[in-house]
Amino acid sequence: MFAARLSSVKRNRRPTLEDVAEVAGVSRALVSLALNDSPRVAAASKMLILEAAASLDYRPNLAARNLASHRTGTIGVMLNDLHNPYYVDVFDGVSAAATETERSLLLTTGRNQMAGEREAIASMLAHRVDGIVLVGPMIPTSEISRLAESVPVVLVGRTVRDVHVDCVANHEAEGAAIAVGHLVALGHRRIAHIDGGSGAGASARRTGFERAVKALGIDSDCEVIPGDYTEAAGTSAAKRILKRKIRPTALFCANDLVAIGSMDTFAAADVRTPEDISVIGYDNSMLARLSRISLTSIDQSTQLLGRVALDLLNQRLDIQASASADSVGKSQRIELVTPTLITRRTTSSPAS
Amino acid sequence: MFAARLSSVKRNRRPTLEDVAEVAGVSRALVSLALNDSPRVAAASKMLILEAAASLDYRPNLAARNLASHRTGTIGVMLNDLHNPYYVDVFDGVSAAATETERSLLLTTGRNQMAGEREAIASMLAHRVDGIVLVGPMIPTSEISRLAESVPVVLVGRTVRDVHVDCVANHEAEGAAIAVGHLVALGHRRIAHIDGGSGAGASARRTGFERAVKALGIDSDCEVIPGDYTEAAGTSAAKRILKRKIRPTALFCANDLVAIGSMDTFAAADVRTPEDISVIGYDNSMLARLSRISLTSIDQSTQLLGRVALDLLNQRLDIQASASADSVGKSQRIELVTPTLITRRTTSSPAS
DNA sequence: TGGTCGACAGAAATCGGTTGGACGCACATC
DNA sequence: GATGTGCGTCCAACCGATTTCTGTCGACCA
Repeated sequence: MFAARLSSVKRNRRPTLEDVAEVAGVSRALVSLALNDSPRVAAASKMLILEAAASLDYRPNLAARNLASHRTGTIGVMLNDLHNPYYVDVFDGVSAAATETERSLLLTTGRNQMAGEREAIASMLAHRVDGIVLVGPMIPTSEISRLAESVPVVLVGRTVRDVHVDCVANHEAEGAAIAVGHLVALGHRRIAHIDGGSGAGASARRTGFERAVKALGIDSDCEVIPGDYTEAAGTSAAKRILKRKIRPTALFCANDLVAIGSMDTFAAADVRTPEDISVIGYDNSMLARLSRISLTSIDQSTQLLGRVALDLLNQRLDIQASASADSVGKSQRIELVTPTLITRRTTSSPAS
Repeated sequence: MFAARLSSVKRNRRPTLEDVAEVAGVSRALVSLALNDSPRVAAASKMLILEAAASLDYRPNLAARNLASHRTGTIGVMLNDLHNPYYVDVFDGVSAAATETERSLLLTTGRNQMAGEREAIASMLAHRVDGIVLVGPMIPTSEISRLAESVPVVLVGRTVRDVHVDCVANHEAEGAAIAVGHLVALGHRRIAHIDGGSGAGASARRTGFERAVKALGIDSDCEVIPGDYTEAAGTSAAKRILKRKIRPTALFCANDLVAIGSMDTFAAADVRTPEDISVIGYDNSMLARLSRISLTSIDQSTQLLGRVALDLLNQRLDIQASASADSVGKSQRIELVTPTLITRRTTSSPAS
């Protein structure tokens, strides 16, 4: 329908607002208003303009738009490490929530290094993102606080005491309590925990374990074995256990990898799971789901973390948009998501 | 050192080029030249300007820069699926190569859906990336070709016949041949292949297998069992094998997950690996590396794929930058990376 | 002394949008 | 027929850079 005017537009260049305006026979301003569907544009003209835009295959130039409007409508997400399914799951949650609220995302990764995280953050700032979600960052608290001065920040998987930084994390202690509760319900009393060392959330899991067994009055039969988040840690902890005369009847491991390491070692010594020892992991990773492994595990409902994170950020942004700058003294929000138990084949009642 | 002039600059606003110029006492144009280190700026002034910029904590506004300079210096990378370690590894390679050549990256994901891929691509185009790397895209060839008309494109993990699209992929057929060679060297003759169905690269692996066994003259003893890239496919293929009177002595699986599924099924039937049947996987995923599994597998040197992809794209961009548009008739480049064998504990000589 | 060159100033155009306010017009009102 | 009232549209300034062009100033050379 625009054939006549279409041909007059230079064909080699990407079409601009100007071109759309020319084809539609209106002014540039009106096109802009129409595309951002402002109520001030007559329905007929809007239709006309949209058709013209479509016929040119017009795509707004983000750079120009951002420059003029002083906002980008995108929020930055920094993942600690793409290789860890946990972080990717968080991103899935953020991503789903972002599509629903029509925000676009800028994904970066720190490649599990502080230097990488700084780069990633700098890049997001250069892109002038409206807000930032940090998923499991390694950089020190002070840097996070400083960052929060220039842009709204939400933290996932870690908590920080700072009025300007909202946090979302798992209730690790609760997860540990659930694991212990499950084992006790099956009839176990002698339970060991293989610790996750300095891994994210590990200390909370340990103290959760300690508190839970104490509350149940079985703390004298229970113990914590040092370790970290690796398969090897599970192996060496299992070896220690095998040397004992009186062994625990159940094992709560800091994560799934540790659980697998320990089970391998037990199997090599003809100690069967769950007949001789029940094992429970943490994370409900894809490893736990493999039928060959079929590991009972604590699920963190990780995607939910991402959703909640984006919600918190959206709220901050809305507040910022309405009140100009006076209500900055808003209080911090910390959301703890409760994990759930996934029962599989590595836990059962102890042999009597 | 700029204290006097610093105070005169409004403090609430992000500093602009203008501010830097004022503080340094030079013109805006000179600041721009200095920051892009043009040779026409005297060393002394450049130093002065850089200090002024630093004292203001000045960061160039990317939107403005991109708008004015008509390039972004960033290339877009679309990963099919963040949950698949294979794609993430490719990204690591791209990322490493990008830091070396000082390009910045825009990472997007198709979330393993065609609609998601289209969105991701649209977003990259809106950001006006200089080039695009598609890692394992699902969208049809025709769309890729159309995309390549407006921006340089490199394809990873898939090949396409199009002069404007360079491709880099694994030499799947070669990988299959290596696997077969390994098994034959161990003394196997009756080898079965569990097919990967419509999975990426699966058909190339199958034909590679068929060609290899034919070349070795053992094709009459070998067979292809249908399947796909899942654990369940391994399970059902193994069940089929167990029903036979004469069983293969070795199994080459389309990927690691399939291999694990089959091994589980064999174990349940007291058929041991590798004593009764050797199993070899493909991908050398983290699963294969688990000590409990310790699966012999074909490694794709995935990071290398990413590096090569960025190299190819860089070359295209350089050509485009030098010759204006005349050498567009350039030929297509397809790079096939040869995989390697990782020997672990699931393969051995057949029982005599 | 005149000419050349390097380093920079300063002005202005440009990129492709957004946005506040001016403007024109139709209709209702007195 | 003059006046008021909205609605729809347009004009023009502006965002923060890049880039080009003319012009000035001093140093250096012959």
